[in-house]
Amino acid sequence: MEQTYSIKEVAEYFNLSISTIRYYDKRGLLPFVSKNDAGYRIFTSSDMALIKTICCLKDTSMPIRDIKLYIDYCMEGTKSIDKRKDLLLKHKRQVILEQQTLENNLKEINMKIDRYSSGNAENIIDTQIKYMQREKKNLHLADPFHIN
Amino acid sequence: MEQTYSIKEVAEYFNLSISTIRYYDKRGLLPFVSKNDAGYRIFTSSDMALIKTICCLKDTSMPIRDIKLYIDYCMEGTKSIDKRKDLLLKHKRQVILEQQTLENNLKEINMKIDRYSSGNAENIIDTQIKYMQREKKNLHLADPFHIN
DNA sequence: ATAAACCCTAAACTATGGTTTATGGCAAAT
DNA sequence: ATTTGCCATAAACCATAGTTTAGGGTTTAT
Repeated sequence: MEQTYSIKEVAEYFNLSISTIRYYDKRGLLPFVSKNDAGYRIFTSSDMALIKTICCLKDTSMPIRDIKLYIDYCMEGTKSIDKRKDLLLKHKRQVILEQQTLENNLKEINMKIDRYSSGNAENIIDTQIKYMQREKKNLHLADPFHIN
Repeated sequence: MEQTYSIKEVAEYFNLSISTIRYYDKRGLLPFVSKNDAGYRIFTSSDMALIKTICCLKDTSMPIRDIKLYIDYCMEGTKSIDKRKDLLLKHKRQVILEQQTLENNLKEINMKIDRYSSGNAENIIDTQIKYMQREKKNLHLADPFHIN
């Protein structure tokens, strides 16, 4: 009637390794997962939903101790709703900052790619190198280039 | 005439620690930085431009060994332009993937925040908990909630 | 009934990206 | 000339997030 999943199935579903799931359990991220009489972990579909949330937080770089905090709140029932919301709002701000970092740096990377793709890439690069060499020479510093 | 910077000034400018800069040097990321007679690192404005690039790659999660590869290409002059471009194009694809991951997971996080913010958050959460408890009970598994 | 596939824990090990400590030289202001 | 601040290296140490290994049960298909 109710579907269950083995650790291997969960690992494949979420593209995690079996040892990562055991590691998460050891770190307290899976207090909701039960075991059968043989000591095997039995995952329910509700467990899968919570693990999906764990992956979501992990994939946005939330540290494991904070994910554990969130999961612990979840196990407290409705009384922790405000705390869960605060935690996620704080995390959301981090994710947005990370998005902005990524976007700004991607612009830089694109500019470099464009420069390398342009017809006079060689001239641009050569001019940069000569500028650096002159600067170093004026300061009586070594020439760092491995050219010739 | 030509401006130079001490390690402390570079650290403050890029918001890195002094030991991180020394660590980067040890890992081969700063082959272009010269030293004065006393053995002190002397940073030129060209050096600053290259360090900015290092930070850009680092802040988009490029591993140090790949940053070193890129810098090594830069020290080879114009003959490595194609290799640099390939490396950056490959990295760009990674950054875009990371952006998509972030965006999708941020949507999930926002959905949760909305749920926690809604007027009937308590009912929603309570229903989820009851579903999970019934599921576990039907499978003769322990109730994981720390309620009452 | 036995081999193959699967599960368990505990503990050691790894990779990555640093930071800290110990020891000592150099530079600038008093 | 000496204290204070800055610089250097080498080596040890740390945190995070896992992975691997050793030793041992369980389950399933033949």
